[in-house]
Amino acid sequence: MLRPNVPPPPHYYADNLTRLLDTVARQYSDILDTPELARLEQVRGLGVDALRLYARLLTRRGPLLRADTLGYREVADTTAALARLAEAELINRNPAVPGDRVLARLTLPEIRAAFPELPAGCRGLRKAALVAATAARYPEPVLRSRLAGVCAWLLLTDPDWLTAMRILFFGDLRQDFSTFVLEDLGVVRYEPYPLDPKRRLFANRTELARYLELLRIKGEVRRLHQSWHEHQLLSHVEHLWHPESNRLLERQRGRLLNEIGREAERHCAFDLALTAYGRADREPGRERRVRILHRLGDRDGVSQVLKAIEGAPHSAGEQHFARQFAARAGLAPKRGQRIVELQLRLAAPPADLEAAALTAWLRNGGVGAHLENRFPLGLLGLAFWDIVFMPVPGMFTHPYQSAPLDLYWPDFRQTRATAIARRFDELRRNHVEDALRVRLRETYRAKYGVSNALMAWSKFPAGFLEQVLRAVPRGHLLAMFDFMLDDLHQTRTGFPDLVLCFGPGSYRLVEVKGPGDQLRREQRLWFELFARVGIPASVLRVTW
DNA sequence: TTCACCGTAG
DNA sequence: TTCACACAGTCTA
DNA sequence: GACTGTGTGTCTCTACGGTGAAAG
Ligand SMILES: [Mn+2]
Ligand SMILES: [Mn+2]
Repeated sequence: MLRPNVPPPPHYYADNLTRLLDTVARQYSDILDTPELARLEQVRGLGVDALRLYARLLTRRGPLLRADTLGYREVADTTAALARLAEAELINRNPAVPGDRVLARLTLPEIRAAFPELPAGCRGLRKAALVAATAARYPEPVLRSRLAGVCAWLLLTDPDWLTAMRILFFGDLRQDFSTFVLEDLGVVRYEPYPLDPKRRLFANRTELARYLELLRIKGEVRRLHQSWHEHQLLSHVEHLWHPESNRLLERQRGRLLNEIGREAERHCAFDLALTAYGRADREPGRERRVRILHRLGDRDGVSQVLKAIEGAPHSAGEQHFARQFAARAGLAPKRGQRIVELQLRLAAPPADLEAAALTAWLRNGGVGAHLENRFPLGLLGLAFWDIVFMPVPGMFTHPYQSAPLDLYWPDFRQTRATAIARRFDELRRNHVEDALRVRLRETYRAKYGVSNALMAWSKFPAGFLEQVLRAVPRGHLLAMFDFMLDDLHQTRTGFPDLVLCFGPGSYRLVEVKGPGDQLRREQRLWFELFARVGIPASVLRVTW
């Protein structure tokens, strides 16, 4: 077991690296290309010291590193280890890196010492400006030799290789080696679900290559946010033209197209925006198309897209939009039901609006919390814990997931339809004791602290759960669960700010609004559910 | 001199 | 780096 | 009143030391 600030076993980080690479090799060796396999072999062939050092380097910010920051106790001979890594071409010493990037890694005193001839005018400059000025003033060879004089430098070669390994192991780039450490520390605990190594994220090289390609395009698009180049974005759209059969890829593709569409819209490149949104089979593509077409005065286009939405809405939100847009443009300017607002007047402008509203409301007793979506999501997570983690083929690909891959996919419920229906039956049962309360309490106790995308443990103390179980009727909770499971992507947003519990059967949900804040669409959808089911909920308008 | 922020470790 | 939310500014009915 | 663009908090945790940029 690992402890914070206590040195781990000498081979600890090396073992983590080996474990990740071995897993990837075992599962995916048939779809790795020759250079990837070669590098895998290079790493495996390293000696103890070099492997330990390399494992450390891969946890660093990189790819450019100062060689005078490599004092690791578990590496006996750092110089020799570096030589070995260079021999294996895993690092590059004296790399040809643009002078300013290297310069930026020096401290201000180091820059002044290495470039004493800099005019006094450079004295008060901010670091970024000083780096730029220095890089501009000296020719590249001079820069390089002086920088080499400060300390030795090294460059991790082929960072894309590690990217590929991480994607194959974790499925995305959100997690890295620190995942292992946090688990070994006990900071994060993961649900022990079964894994099937035959179920893979990528079936063949083409899919993996395509994922890496999408990642590259995403980087390019991000870069293009700085400066507007319509033809380059159009070229990216053309490379995203066709739907992907792999759902991971298809989601990425849709997101990218919507991002490009939004960027084009910002620059009033409406043709490009319409094209990008049009290729994205994903919200909010069609809504954006309607708004743009409306702005361009294309009534036929508008009604065509609206009809498509009505025919097969991606979500309740999209449907809501289509109805409302059609109504507003047409003859019946039917207003959405008005929601009555309560008023609260504060003596002074509050630092934390929701907190101020909470204390004001609880002045006469009761308990409450500012949880927003974490409230219904957390309860849902407790009630359906085992179903969320049930071994649906392909939805768990490594031991460090806090949810199945498809948690927010539209067919999450359908995939688990039988289990979910059975769970609802069970939770409604009331023979001996209230089944819902028993399950929530028991799951909370048994799973406390285990990582679950639906449950924010730190914001959800046990005492609060008890208050909730006393105050909120079972039918209300079940109605919310049912509502959410139909579309977790949509319903993970818009839940009211506050939950207030007053006593047995008595509670209220409150959305706090400052002076110039209106209910958003997702919030309206929740309030519509509350009205249908009879859940006590209010909008509280706060002024001061 | 103080303080916020970043990179790193575990 | 993602995501949901609030806020401020603009345009329209 | 609706819509858009932008800022903010939080982010899987916590602690620490160095650094840079502001205040004094
Ligand atoms: Mn809120
Ligand atoms: Mn609010």
